[in-house]
Amino acid sequence: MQFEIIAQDKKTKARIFKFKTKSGTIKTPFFMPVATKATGKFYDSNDMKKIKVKAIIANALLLSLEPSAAVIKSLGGIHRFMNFKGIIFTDSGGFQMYSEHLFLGVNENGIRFRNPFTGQRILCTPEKDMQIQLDIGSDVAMCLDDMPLYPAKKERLIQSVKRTIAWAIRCKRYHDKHNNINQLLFGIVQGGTDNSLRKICAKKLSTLKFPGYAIGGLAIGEPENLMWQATKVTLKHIPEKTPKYLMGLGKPYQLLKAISLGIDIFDSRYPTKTARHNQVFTFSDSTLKLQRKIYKDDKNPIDKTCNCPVCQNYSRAYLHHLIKIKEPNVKRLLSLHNLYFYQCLMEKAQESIEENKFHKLLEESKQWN
RNA sequence: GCGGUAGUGGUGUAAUGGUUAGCACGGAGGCCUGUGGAGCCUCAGAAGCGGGUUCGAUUCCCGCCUACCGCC
Repeated sequence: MQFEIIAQDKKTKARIFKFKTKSGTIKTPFFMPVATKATGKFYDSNDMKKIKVKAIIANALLLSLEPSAAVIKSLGGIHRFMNFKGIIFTDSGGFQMYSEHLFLGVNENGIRFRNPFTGQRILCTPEKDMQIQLDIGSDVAMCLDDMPLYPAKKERLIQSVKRTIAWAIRCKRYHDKHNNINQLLFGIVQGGTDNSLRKICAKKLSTLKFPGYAIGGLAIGEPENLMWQATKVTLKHIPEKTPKYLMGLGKPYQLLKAISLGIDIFDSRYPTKTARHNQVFTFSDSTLKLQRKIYKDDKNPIDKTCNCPVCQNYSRAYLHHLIKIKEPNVKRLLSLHNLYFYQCLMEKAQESIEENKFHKLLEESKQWN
């Protein structure tokens, strides 16, 4: 069996999958740091090893622009290219409709982008996108989806769901035919915060029998209660015993809440983005903003319960100092700490599911908000 | 001692005889969600002291004080 549920929390829908890919097996729930262009921002594959990162997500569209899928393929695939031995997902490029810098337009054939390196216009079709992801050689590919901005009118949401379904069919057909590397393909459910559209999209994609499903188009500015509602509705209409990936989430307490609803996989730029703005997460003291004066002579590590390479070596005072002198390296250090925190958070989640105490962890996390 | 120049938030500065004296850094608080950033938002905080001119002075004038420069 490709994916096997090995533990199920009794009070919530939290569970643990054994998630098998061509690059190894990982236990859910897990969090993937974003490595869009085959690197972390301010940290590299070697750093990832030190902070327990077992899976990351890169971006097929952006890598196809620079250095190109052909180059990555000729160098032995993305794992060798960036020297990361864990599991690599590739995002399709649908989300780049959000990028005014790249996005030109969308129609039934695909999404039009401008290549910022050459100025050339390109059309990203479901078939091309699948071939890029196969060439890159990721472990899990994502379908090309049509993601509306928030807020979107109902007509736009309907159009997005129709296209996302049509493209998912095309992605699946192409991928089934050309996948000779044992890559997995996940479908992505759209529908904004509209319950009926979420339901339609989820049910239709379920008939395509993807090995896993993602929920897309959330955490993009909609009220949080609507986000949870859309998540629940979507989950209700996709097969329960498949891995679920909530794309883009999020904040620590949000991850746990999502797990309690039955989500297994996450990715987000949130921990690194906030790290670059000097905010760090802790289990012992809630979040800290290290640029604050109160840390000027604070001898403690960021989190005294943390075993990350940053907390093992540096005080808050030292990190505060690096921030004050605008030393770029501090962005790396804080990113490493926050990513380690997220990995620990997932470990805690797994342990508490195994011990049937997940609801307690979830309760605790409300204080972190 | 004489002459010159300058005194504006914590710091560096701007404009101005007439509502809330602008900006930057620093300070406090908030934001960041399938990565265009080292970003964005909000708030607090100032006219050296005394006198004069004026309806009204941070602005013009005088004295004092302080700082810097030059000269004996």
